[in-house]
Amino acid sequence: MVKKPVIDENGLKKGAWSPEEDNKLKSYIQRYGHWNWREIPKFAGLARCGKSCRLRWINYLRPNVKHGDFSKDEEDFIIKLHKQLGNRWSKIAASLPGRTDNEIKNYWHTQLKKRLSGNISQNSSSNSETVDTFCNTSTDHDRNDLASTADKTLCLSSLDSMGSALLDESFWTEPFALETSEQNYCDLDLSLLDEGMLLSPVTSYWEYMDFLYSFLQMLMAISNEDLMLAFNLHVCIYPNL
DNA sequence: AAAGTTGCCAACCGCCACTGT
DNA sequence: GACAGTGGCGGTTGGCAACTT
Repeated sequence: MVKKPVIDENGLKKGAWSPEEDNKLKSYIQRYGHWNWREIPKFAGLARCGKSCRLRWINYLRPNVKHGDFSKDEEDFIIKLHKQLGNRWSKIAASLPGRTDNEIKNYWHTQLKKRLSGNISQNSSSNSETVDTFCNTSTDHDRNDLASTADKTLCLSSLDSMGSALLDESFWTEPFALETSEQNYCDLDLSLLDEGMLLSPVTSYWEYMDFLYSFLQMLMAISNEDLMLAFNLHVCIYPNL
């Protein structure tokens, strides 16, 4: 299933990741964020190249990464987006919270492609709406609708998966940690400010600098997808802003 | 039961775009 | 503008498991 672990000429390990390596990388990134992929393996105590670490984090270790079977809705969505975007797997993945480009790409090559080719040959003369006909008949207007549908799907899916994506109290006491949580963004209570749970309005320059530094590190620690997810949630909650 | 084939998917590779100097 | 460093993307590969002969 996975490539055998080997050591290359530079002394870097390649191939399958061990649970210990996973733990090291996950712990490090959750605490300090991924500030520089090339440097991370050194600081995390890993004999891996930065690229390998990045890939492992994005495709496997990152919080909220879904594994396992794709739902029918997800399948349909992938097919539609592929018709619209082609092999731009990262773009497709950005619209499917929890799915990685690699996983979608694999799923496409192993499942959807042959299923579609089967469908097309079976249904070439039928009047059922195949993806192929969708593609041939779709106009710019259709495509805009599709993009809009994609956004909505992302929004709703995002809401669905928010539960595990959110920040818990330890976020505020243990900088950069993005572990699982019970609390929803929507539930963030400003009264926490009064209770000192969140940083209150700045009382000193250095406090402000500390907060700013922590905040920037937090931003670096979460992926673009998570940012998009948070952004879309915001749009869902405050559509008129 | 053994050998050969196919399917699946994690991980790698090479290229390109972006950014900073 | 040229260059180097870095991150991201899409194509490809390697190897295990399941299936077939």
